[in-house]
Amino acid sequence: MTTEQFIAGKAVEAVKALYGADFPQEQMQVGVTRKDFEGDYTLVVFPLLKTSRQAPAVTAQAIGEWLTANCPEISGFNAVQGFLNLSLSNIYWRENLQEITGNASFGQLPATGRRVMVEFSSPNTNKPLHLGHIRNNLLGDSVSRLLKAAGDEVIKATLVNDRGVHICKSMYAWEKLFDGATPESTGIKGDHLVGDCYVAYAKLEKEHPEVIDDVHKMLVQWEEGDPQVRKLWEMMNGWVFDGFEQTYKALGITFDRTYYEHDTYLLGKELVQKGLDMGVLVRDPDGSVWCDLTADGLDRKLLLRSDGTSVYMTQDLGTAERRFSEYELDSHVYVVGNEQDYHFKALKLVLKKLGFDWADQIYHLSYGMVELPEGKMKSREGTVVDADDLIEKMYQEAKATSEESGKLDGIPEDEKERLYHMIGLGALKYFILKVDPKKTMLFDPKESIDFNGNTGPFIQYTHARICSILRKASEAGKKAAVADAAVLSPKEIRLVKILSAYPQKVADAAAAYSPAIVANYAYDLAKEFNQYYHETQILKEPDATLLGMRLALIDTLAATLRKAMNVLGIDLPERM
RNA sequence: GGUUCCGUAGCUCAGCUGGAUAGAGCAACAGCCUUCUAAGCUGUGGGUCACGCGUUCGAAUCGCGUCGGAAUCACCA
Repeated sequence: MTTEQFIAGKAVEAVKALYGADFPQEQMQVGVTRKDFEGDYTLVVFPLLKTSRQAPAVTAQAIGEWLTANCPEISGFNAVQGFLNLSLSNIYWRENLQEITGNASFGQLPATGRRVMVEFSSPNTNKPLHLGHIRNNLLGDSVSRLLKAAGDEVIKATLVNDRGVHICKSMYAWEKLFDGATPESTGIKGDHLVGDCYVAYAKLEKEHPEVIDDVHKMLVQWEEGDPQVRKLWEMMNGWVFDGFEQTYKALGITFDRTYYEHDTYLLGKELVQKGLDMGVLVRDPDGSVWCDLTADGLDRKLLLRSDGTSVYMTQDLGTAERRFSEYELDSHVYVVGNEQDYHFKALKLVLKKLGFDWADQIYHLSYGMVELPEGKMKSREGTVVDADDLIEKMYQEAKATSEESGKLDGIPEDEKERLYHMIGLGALKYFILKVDPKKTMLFDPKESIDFNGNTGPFIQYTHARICSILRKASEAGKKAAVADAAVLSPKEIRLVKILSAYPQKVADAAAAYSPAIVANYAYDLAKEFNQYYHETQILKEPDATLLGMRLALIDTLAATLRKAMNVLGIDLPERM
């Protein structure tokens, strides 16, 4: 139970006692008191006026008096117009801290029994990953972690688009122009080499538009299983997979299940037949099959081409059906850019028409594009921010900053390397994840990602600071413990207040599929600690009870920071 | 043109299930390192929450409209 709920419950009792009426607890408005006013939580009494039939100030005064008289946890109040500011007793906060400190699974919400598949990344195998993919990957990974923290069972899945005309283009260019070049022979990472082929093809096609016919021939040969074409396809896909694998590893991302489009692209045709039998789909005279969504405000949607081949939508229908039945999913989250909003709307509607009630359990986590100062990234204009380059740049930045500070002097080289990666990646991940997923965000390559202020390294640094104090305390034989006699300062109460809000933040973030809520929470917590740090000498405290309480407090703070940042997939160092 | 999303400080973003005087960071300026890590802390300046109307005791938040931006409406994926 959160403190807000606790107070709301007490307020219900107060209204009952004072006015003899049952006021629904859900409608009680309790919030954290603004910092210019005295108090911890504020009850807004305006909604109660119809019940009390008295002026706001009078009602607030009456409820405040009742609460302080009848609830030992509530130690004081002041009423400003319709706002009843309540102070909770020191004992309440101390007990709160004791509860959190002793609870290793704090922040892990109880199991919901829901099984959820989260599909993300889903790259094409004709070019290397770029910044847009990074946002997709980080969001998918983080939302998976978030849902787990909120009690769901999560299966992380990806669908690799490894077939189609795009990969044939790269294959064609490689055969014609690359003289047998391999990642080994050139030293170029596989996905980049294939990407180079794709670029070379684009140039070639511009000069000789007729080559597209050869590419289409290649695609047909692929579909027929031509051994030569298949061999080339497997080889080049292999290069790309190896390259992607490295990038995923550098990002710290894994999947529980990988689907390949060459396995799934034929799925869905039976469903279309079923739809025709049910009469919810129509076949045009030319043989193409459509679903009429005009009644739902969309258009007619193609499901089978006139030659009987399937389109993207067709296989999405098939894979969704297969996944829901295979894994007995309760829900399926697709992490896909908002440019496909229309597609997912249509997908859900078609599934619904086919009689699948679980269509309502599909959630399209529609995220905004990452834009550059000059607008969208365009591969043709060479403005694409390459994922590998960016990760490397962040690492270099972290290394330079660390070396300049000299704080890592004297620790082993491999440990330093580990920290540079941790910090560089932390900066990148936080930069992406702190923004509300659904919003378009901006990345300026000229200004490198900051390490100061509201950033990943700031939170990592705060954690390292706490660890440093705890190390020194441990060396001095000081023990962390919250004794019943411990009295908390106002700043410490603020920290406990923020700490205790963490489980609710996880719940809110999961409900909104927004890691940004957790990111901003972690920042608030870290910022609050830094202020506390500057005004309180923790280790110098002579009183053993106070010292023990403070050590327990900052230990819990560090643990909660780790939990919150773990949801974002960011590791926190013990020194930096 | 239809549909959807977005518009908050010079810049990047919080706040949006209606609550008090709209918050951070960056950038600028002024301070704080013989005291637990200065990747930090403190302070100053910076706002017509795009605009208008409406609902309400109360609107950045909800509704309608206008302006501006983006996406989408393929026998592409």
